Amino acid sequence: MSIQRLRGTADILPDEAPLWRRIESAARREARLYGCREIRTPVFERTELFSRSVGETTDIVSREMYTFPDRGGRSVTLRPEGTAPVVRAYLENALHRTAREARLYYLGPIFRYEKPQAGRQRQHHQFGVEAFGDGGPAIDAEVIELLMRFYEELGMRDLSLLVNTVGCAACRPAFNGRLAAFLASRRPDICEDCRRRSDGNPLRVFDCKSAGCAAVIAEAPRAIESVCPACRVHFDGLRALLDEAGIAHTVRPELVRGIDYYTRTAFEVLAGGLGAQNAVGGGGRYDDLVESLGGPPTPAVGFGTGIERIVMVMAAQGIAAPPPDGAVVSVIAWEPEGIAAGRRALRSLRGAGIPAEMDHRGGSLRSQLRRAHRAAAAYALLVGAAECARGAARLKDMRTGEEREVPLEGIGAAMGRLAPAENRTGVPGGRRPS
RNA sequence: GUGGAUGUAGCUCAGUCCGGUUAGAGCACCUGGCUGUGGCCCAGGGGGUCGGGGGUUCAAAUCCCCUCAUCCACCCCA
Repeated sequence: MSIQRLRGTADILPDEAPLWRRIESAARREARLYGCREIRTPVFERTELFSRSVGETTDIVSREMYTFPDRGGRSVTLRPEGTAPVVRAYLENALHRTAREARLYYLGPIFRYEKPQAGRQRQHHQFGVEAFGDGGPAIDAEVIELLMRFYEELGMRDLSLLVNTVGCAACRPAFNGRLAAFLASRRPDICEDCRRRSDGNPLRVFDCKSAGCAAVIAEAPRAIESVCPACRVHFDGLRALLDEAGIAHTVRPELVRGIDYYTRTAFEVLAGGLGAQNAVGGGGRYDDLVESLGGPPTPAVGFGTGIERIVMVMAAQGIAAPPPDGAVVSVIAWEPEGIAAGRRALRSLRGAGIPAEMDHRGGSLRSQLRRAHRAAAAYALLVGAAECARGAARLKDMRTGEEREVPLEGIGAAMGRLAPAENRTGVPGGRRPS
């Protein structure tokens, strides 16, 4: 084997692409239903966009970014998350001036230099939504509802939604201080990782899985009990709205996200079948980010969800993938007299919007029919010398085996009338007739 | 970055512990049986740097060392 794909990357092969398209079109449909418009930002940005927004001390910025100097000496970074570029584009193109409230969605690759494992790659893909300009809990609930509906549309089951509040600029510093002080007092009882965390981002200790730390953490002050009255009202409001929408959720006070810009609402959706990386999606509110990137004070809330992890959950839950792409009609000519007529039929079919193929290498009728069968074509068009001489061919239904003679003239239009449902790329009745 | 497991045909894997004739199976692929008819069956065929490099040995897929990759877990996240 010569050149291989880069570590942590994956090829999405023709057999898998239909499922990806289904997921992507569900994403676009849901986003549209909720009033979101698509935005496409570059896959690379100036490095400082991410260091300033995501946070210098986060794992993402401190050790996971694909950062390199370009030929002009600028430091550029492959986007390690979707929100900061959208905020940048929102400001740079003055979208906040044309509409007070903007709802945007994106779909595309994300890059993080991590060690791959189940559900974790160096390039993965996310569907994300960002809603700007509304600081109230109703929009948080709506964004979460969009996400849960999207999963539901794909047939995903047994998901758990975890919600938390991480406070705001007014109350978080004080809480962080109290937590840090508490952790300092218990420093001998906590693990090395947590000591490190208590210096950088003390909230992270709530994530620790070590048994020793769990006992300490149980006594630690909780953000949810320490936030300011405004944050409390927002969080209670969100929970009531989720209840109203019939969206089951669990309050998880230890839920913390690894990106610094979140304020107030933080949420995550967990699923089984993913291995240790059990989050399919997550997000939250980021009321200070737009302003910190140079815009006017603008509250915002959004989520990102990983397409690869959705694919994994769907596979684990046995959710059927769409049929593979393939030709609907296989044109077969096995005698010299039929070859040119076969090619004309091929053009006629394609002109009528019917996916059609013909094996130009030829071969016996038997072998070409076998190929058509394996390619799961719905029909075979047999252009034999005898029929060809009277301007006709035999149309064979591959599922039933029935054959009838059809005129070659206008074959595309005739097939279009015969099987209008097959005018698209899908093949009716599933694939692989047996 | 740390730890564990695994690398043999396009795919899934046997063979490795106990070194020994041309390295196997199933599936997939190609051809024929059926000279103008797919699926099932039968027969035949193509395909391999045994991840790479080095070492030990008369002899290495097999033993030793190094290296790379993949998977899984920690960490972190989608």
